[in-house]
Amino acid sequence: MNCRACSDPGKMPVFYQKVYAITARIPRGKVASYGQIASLAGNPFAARAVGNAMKQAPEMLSLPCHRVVRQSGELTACRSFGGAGGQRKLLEAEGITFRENGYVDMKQHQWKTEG
DNA sequence: TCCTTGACTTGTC
DNA sequence: CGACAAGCCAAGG
Repeated sequence: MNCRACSDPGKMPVFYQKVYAITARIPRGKVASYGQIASLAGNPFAARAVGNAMKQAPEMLSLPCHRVVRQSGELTACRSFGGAGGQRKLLEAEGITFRENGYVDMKQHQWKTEG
């Protein structure tokens, strides 16, 4: 663990700062996919880079990374939220509903920037 | 500069 | 639905 941001977020790469800014823009009760964020960042195909940005996202920014899910609605590697299922509880607390398969209902909670 | 890594996405079997 | 492969991008060594 050597996140440069652990010392100063201003030292983070440009792309990362965008991802953080966008992720922070995710309204409560909504979820955004990596592709969504990547697109807002300027690269709709940089979903992987977005994931990396989230991974390095310093907790000091309190980024709602738990609102970031896959395009399919499946949660991320929530191993960072205090154990598998922790992310789901957080989202449920936000008012987000889940399908019986455990996926987020993107049709209802997918963050739409057009609105 | 090149290669590797990764919390992604889509298409095919 | 599950598993595999190909393609996209940025950061780090």
